[in-house]
Amino acid sequence: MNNLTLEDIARKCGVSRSTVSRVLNNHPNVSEEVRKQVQEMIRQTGYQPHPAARALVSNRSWTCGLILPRSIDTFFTDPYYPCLIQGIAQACSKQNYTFSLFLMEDEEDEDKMFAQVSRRGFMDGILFQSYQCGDTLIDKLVDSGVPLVMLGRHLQSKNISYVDINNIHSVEIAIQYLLDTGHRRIATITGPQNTAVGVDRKSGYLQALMKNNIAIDQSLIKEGTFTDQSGYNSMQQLLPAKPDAVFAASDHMALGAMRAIRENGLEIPDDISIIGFDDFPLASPSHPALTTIRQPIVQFCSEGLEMLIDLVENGSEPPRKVILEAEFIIRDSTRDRTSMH
Amino acid sequence: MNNLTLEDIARKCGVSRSTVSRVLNNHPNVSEEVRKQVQEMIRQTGYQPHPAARALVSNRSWTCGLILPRSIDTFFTDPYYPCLIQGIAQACSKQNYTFSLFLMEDEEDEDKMFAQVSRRGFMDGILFQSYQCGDTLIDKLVDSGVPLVMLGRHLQSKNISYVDINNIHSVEIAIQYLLDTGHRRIATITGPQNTAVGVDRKSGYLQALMKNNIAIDQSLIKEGTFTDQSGYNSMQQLLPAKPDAVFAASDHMALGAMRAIRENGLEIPDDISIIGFDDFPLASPSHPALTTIRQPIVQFCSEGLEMLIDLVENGSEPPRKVILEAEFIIRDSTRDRTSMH
DNA sequence: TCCTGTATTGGGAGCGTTCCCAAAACTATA
DNA sequence: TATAGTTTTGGGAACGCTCCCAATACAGGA
Repeated sequence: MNNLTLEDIARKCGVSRSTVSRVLNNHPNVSEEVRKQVQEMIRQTGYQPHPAARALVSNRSWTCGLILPRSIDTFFTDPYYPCLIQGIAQACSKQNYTFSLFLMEDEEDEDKMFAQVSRRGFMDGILFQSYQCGDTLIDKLVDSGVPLVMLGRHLQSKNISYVDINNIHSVEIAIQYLLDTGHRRIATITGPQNTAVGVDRKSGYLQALMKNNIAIDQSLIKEGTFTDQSGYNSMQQLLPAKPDAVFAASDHMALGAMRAIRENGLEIPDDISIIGFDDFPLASPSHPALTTIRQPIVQFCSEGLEMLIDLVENGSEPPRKVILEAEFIIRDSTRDRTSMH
Repeated sequence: MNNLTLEDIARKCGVSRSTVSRVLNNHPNVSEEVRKQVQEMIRQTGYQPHPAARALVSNRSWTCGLILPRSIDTFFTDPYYPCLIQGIAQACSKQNYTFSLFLMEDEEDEDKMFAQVSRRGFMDGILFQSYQCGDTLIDKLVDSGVPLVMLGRHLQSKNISYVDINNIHSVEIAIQYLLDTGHRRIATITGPQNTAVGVDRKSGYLQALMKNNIAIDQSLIKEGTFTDQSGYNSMQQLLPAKPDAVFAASDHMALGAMRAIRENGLEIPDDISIIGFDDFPLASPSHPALTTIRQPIVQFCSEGLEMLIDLVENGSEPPRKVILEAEFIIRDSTRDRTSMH
């Protein structure tokens, strides 16, 4: 194990502790010659500064926490959480941050987690997945003054910094594409309406139809829970309304819907076009390959972490907001109906 | 933010720093009266000791790392990794440990990760998911002296402490069940043969057949990659050999196999019985509900962490080993063929 | 009452850094 | 060559804890 200290390196180089510290932290006012020599010694010995000592004096831990709700039923089956976790892990690695993960079971856990997470000098900041419950935890975290970034906007405006995808606009583009390619009875399977993504993606659907002066037909709208099974169930309910296209608010629900469509003897995209949302690994290998809206998840995560670091270094006021654009990807589950009569 | 120190609490109680520290760490030799008073003050003020200061002096961080390979294609679609992550998170929370996650892209990342992870006083210990690559990292970690526990045995014996599932034995039980219920042409879709789980689950299959003096038919054995798609492909190759039962080394592959069976116009379990392995959330809601072997994942994770803490506190010699039993769960994808003629 | 032993308490030192200020070394100018 | 200014360097103090040892309080026995 590496037991060297700053002082050891200093002694080996015949300089003082302070000089080595300056080299380590890229401070100016070190002669080029000494800097080179110290760097070489650090390289040779594999010296690494002691993180706790650093954290103690600088009040920064170079660690960030990600809090996720664990109880929701999509945690294990939807690739969203693994993708998010990977994205944050990757961003942390790039920024030389340590990534600590907190999974929250239910509201009872909140107190315990709050105590852990708000401990001074423990976490530099917290990334928080926006979701319906856990609001009391959010309020307590805000009060405690820990830098906090929401991944996805919060349903109620909370004056908290956040990163989000431009859900409304990207869905509008997708729906407009369906309209332009001759679809007239466009259905949607929405996400839960107590989540911001659920609400926003539905808004995009509604706004696109309204802009084109198409009456909203409630029998073409069903609410799902982002699971495959809810996509399947919702689609079963939508089929009697004879849609010629379906926009599902997640790929997972789209896959479930495709199952329902096929089981009813209909063809995709010949009878019904289908569009998903996410473009996570399961979208492209499906049959037919799913037309979908790609979440820029890697960028989303790295923007989130960068925002958090900004808050840590420059204070939380005023709250920052970043909205990322999503990319519409046309594959084989949609079909241009204008060319056939 | 909580800015109290030990000394503040001491002053408020009219005692010394040392006494408060003793109360905090449950040391004896504090009078009951003083202990009560200090505990009450700690409760009232919500004081939390500074983790970095603690770590600096005690050389323990109460943080453990989990290293997972990120490149494998099952990371996002198979519930195994989310389940493992949740299990470790839960175990850490129970032990008041902080859980840091490291996802390793490829062998290039190893150096960087090694530097991070082996830093003295940073991680108390490391949990490592056993897998084919990354061996140089394992060797370096062992050399560095960081307490290390493998989740699942390593293919080569490495003299490292580990927790594992009794894969061989539990598969034997499942295959014996198939034999006892009148199946004669039992096929298997194995996991990759460069992983210990892949090898062990295949061994269980082979041993069960040999104990019953049934000749091994290579046309009934296909190697998969634990993905749904590989289960589907392997099943397509197995069908010409006319199996009356299939054991898939993961639920995910079992689901893919079921798809292939149905697409070929066969019924489950009437034509072919199928058994999976894992019993993660996707097994029970499948149609028909999947007969499978349940991994005790929660226990697996908590045993792993407890072993790690044991290593931290009592040294790594001799290496510890714990083997957990898995539970065979009979649902509707298997059928007793002895009652029909 | 005094002495000895044990239970409790207090304070110093130290963990390995960073930050600050003063000292030293060097440079340029008069 | 002396002086002022700048660059470079060194060492003290502090961060908030734990550990150790010495000091104090309180017993009980002679």
